[in-house]
Amino acid sequence: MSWEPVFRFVQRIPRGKVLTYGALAAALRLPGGARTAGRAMGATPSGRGIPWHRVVGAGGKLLIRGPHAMLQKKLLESEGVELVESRVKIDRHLWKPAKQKKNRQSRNTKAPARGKLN
DNA sequence: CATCTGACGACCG
DNA sequence: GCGGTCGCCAGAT
Repeated sequence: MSWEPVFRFVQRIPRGKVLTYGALAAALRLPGGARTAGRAMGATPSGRGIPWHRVVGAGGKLLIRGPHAMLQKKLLESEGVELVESRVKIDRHLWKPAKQKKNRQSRNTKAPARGKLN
């Protein structure tokens, strides 16, 4: 299984926002659902700048155990994400991804031209 | 090859 | 709100 699409997706998560495994799985249509998303994150290679810490469990619960748990918390806080114990205020930081099926960038046919914005 | 486990989630009590 | 159970898929033993 190549988690490439998953990694790409996670990299799209803006700073200060978070996503749940379920949402991730749903957005990418991962077979098996959230579990598969979790597996993908577990396979997250280091050195790719993948913000794996922005992926949390349903309800914003931090499911990561071990030494990385603290790390995730720290990283999230440093990004401005509000945390409550082992839980993030997902209601305030939930990121809504755009429906991206595979990887298709919409080409900008027209230029904005008008610089007379407000 | 058979089993177990796991960075999950929805449900139930 | 918390803990236990089941379903799901893939990798590890």
